[in-house]
Amino acid sequence: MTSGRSLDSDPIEEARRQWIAHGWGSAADGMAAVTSIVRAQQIVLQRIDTVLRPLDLTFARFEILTLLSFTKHGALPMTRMGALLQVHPTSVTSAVDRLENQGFVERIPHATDRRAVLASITESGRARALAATVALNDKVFEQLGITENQTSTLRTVLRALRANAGDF
Amino acid sequence: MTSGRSLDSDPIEEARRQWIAHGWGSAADGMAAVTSIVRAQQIVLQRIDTVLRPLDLTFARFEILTLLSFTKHGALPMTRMGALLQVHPTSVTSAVDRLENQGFVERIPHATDRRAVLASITESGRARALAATVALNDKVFEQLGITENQTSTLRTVLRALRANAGDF
DNA sequence: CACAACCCCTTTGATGTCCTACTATATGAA
DNA sequence: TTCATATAGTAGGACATCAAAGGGGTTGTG
Repeated sequence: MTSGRSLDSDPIEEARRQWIAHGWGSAADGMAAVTSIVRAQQIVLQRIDTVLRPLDLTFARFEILTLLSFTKHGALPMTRMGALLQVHPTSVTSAVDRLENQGFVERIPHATDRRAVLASITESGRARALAATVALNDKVFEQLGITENQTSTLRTVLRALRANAGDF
Repeated sequence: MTSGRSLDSDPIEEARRQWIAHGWGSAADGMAAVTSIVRAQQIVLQRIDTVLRPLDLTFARFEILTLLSFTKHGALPMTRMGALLQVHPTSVTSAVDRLENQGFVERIPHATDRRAVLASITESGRARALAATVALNDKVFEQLGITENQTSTLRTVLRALRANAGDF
């Protein structure tokens, strides 16, 4: 668990009040929004990890498996995956290392570019990815604890934030 | 940097389409919302780290310093901080280790409970916390790239999510 | 064609977070 | 009082991320 004793009031709203009390009112809402994002990410990632642990996966490795299972041939160059999943190249390398040890992915040479390496999903990788998807859909994605409208609003606002950050 | 080549379309919306195409429509919006949260957190945390790096702070250490500077005596038990900041006790230990090495915090024994340790902010800690707050307010919190209304909406929706997760 | 510039991936090392397990101290019920 | 139980903090390990550097490969320009 992450916290010791339970809290009576929302610590983020409390921090926001402090911000205002210290004369930083113009930044208080942004601060509270950022802190909320950070905390929300902790919450959902913790739920995800709890669901994935029995399947010997992390969220990063799950994303790679799912991405590969969506492609036509079940294989992609490492760099391409990094770009699509928006993670650091080093993270791709280490995640694929682990997936390869688990037998969920194989590294195969690129047909025409000898610098490149393709990560190719195996049959057991596909099976594990499917099991993980079913579990996550059931236990996390369909149970966020907010309404459909709120979920939709969240997507819209965060897409604006991401777009503004040059994400796509 | 995190990605190699730039993307033409939003990878999260693309994943959502894939989810629907595979018959997981009922979970697609939740999946997209979760992925958006994860990505938004990456974006804001990256900005925060960029601002804090010249000040030799991370976001976790900044939060501890700020929390301490808000308290009456500038000191709190480790566990209390973990609860307020909603992070793991071991994370508090390691962050305070670093802050102590940097001279921003001191560990002092609790007056009545010999198990407990107080983290107490130093003068240089206060000065650094203030500098960091000014920089973050100016370069991150006031420039999220979304409207005031969207910022407010975000806070509201994420508060619902957090409340539903038993956060407070 | 030759060579400079660029790209793909990996290795290494530093940070940070969380988890499990452990020691020391405090508390409460018998 | 005494002992079971709970709490405060820390140590060690797993995993992920990033930055920097290096070994090939490829590409475009002269």
